[in-house]
Amino acid sequence: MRKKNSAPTMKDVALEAGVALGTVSRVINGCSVGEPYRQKVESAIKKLNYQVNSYAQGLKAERTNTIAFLIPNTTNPYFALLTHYIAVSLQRRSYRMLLCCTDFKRDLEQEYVSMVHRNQVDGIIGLTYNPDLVVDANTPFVSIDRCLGPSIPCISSDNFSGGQIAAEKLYSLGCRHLAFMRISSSLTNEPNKRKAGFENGCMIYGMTYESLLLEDGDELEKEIPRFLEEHITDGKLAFDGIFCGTDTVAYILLKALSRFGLSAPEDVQIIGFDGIRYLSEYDHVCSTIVQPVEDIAEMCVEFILQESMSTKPPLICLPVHYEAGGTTKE
Amino acid sequence: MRKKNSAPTMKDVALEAGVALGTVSRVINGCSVGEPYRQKVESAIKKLNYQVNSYAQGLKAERTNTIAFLIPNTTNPYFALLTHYIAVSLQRRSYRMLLCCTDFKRDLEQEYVSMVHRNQVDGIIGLTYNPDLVVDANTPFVSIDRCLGPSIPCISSDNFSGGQIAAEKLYSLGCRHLAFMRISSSLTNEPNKRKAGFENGCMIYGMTYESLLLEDGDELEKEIPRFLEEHITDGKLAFDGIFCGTDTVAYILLKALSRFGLSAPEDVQIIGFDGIRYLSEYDHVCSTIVQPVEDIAEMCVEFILQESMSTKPPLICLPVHYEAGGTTKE
DNA sequence: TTGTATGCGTTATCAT
DNA sequence: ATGATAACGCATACAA
Repeated sequence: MRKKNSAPTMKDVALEAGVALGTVSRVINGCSVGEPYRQKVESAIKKLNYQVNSYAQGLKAERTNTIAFLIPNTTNPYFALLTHYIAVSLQRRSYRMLLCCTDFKRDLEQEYVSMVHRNQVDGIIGLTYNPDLVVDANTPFVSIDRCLGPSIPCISSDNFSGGQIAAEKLYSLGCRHLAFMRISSSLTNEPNKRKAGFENGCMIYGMTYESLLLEDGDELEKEIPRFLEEHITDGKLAFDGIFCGTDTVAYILLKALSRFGLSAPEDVQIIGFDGIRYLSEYDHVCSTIVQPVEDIAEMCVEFILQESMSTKPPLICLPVHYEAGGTTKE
Repeated sequence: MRKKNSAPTMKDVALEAGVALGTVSRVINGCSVGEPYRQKVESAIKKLNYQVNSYAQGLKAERTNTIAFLIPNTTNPYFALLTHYIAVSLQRRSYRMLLCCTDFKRDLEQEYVSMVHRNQVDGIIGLTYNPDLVVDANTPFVSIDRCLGPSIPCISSDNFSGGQIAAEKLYSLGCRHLAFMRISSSLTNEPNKRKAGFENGCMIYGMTYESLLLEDGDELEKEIPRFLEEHITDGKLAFDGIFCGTDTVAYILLKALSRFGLSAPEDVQIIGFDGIRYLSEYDHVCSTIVQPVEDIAEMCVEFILQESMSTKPPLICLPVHYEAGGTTKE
């Protein structure tokens, strides 16, 4: 008589089928087994509704088929998108995803990194903000948007090019004096290169620009209107094109503009960054530099599942592209 | 990219500390141990950087401290919000969350349900769409927004009240002839009650209304403008208030209205449902019936972690409230 | 090919 | 209080 609550084990199946334990194991793992045995085992499995216990399995195999994903939250649209594609990418390979929301907390980020040593996950994909994050050299870790060290691959968009493309595009659309606004991270991460790329583009085309650099804690809803006010003379903006560090900044900017009776692309052309959508594929926030989120996700998963990577590339930049979204004069 | 040299075990610690295996286990689990022993063990743990192997632990304990969360995707803002709060809620209790994106696929939903039998998770919280989903009676399962059976708790907002409140509110704001639009699910789920509540509210106040009931696959971006066109005479809408089944529908509606040169709340007042925000706490999509997402998440987690399931309430409706968001004349 | 026995890292139950 | 040892469920090397 089996214990009441616990699920049937291989032993139970073996007993039921009248075969040895090893035979059951072989059937489960698809090894060659005599046909009459196989049938007996399979019917016993069905009868008992047997399922392998992945903990016993993991104990032997030292692998969990689970990857931890570290992300501040899932409410930010870009993070949500990233989470989605990474989840899908892992699923396609029959891997599970442990979602770890860090809420930008440094200690939480660090704590999750140690999970891998507790054999709870096979590896970690992380978009982290802890500047002092310590990742052991033999901890399988793939970083998004931030370089953590030579032994840790970092996957990112080609942010520099993105910024430059934005400047070029605005120029080709007739803009001559621009503005740039973003939330600057004190951290040195890849997205910060958007600014450099933009500046480079402006330089090439001989354009000048105003900058609004916001801090992490600043309220965009207040700072952006203030900035606009400073640059409005007789109801007219001092610049004819704006590059926003992210689409969310562009979104807030658009709302702020409407309160001044201004709108894009009529009064000013706007290009954002990220390529997020609100609801459907067609629901653009603004004209924007689209990050290849799906490719980024795929690349992260590829690398984290790579068993032996003799040469780990430190930084991979994936190509971005411009996409019109109603805030430019196309 | 897997670990090469396997992690130290309790055995290694015992050897290093010169004590027995059981003693190490007792130190780890906080049982009473003689002080000199404890110190020897603790320094050995530190020296070897020992971490318990949760798989061996899980093998004995038959629990994983992990809950699976089934959700179609994380890109829909409401799903993203739900995911976020459930993740936080589980984290607070030191539980891990396995994120399972089902993409509305019935077989995927069903497959994940069996995970619990493979001892891979302790329980499941699911927002599912498979009408034939089979959930074993002794599978710890908490459903969101859809009743699956008497033994499975369903957590939801009070959707009926929400619909009624919307009608009442529009009436008190001066509306007399309304419209209702939603994506109707063929499934019988809780959100469908929003319509019944709305109708009830209209009846009480003697209001008439037009309905736009969309199918799952319909493109809102086309159907909504068509509906508006049918009800516009000389640039004026046939109704003065609209209740949308979700905020996302309201969002698309707002965009469609602007293309007709109409806007809310001037030309028509709009109330949505969900209470999603775009970026910050202040960034409303529309006036709306706010779902208590945080409470829903908390309640789900409470129930799934409830060991003794003697009293399982079949359906719990949590109170919603109205919140102005710029598309009503407050 | 099939059966048997051992070990994975922990916890729990024994003696000591 | 501490040490030895037997499970837990599975995979596998080895014996038959």
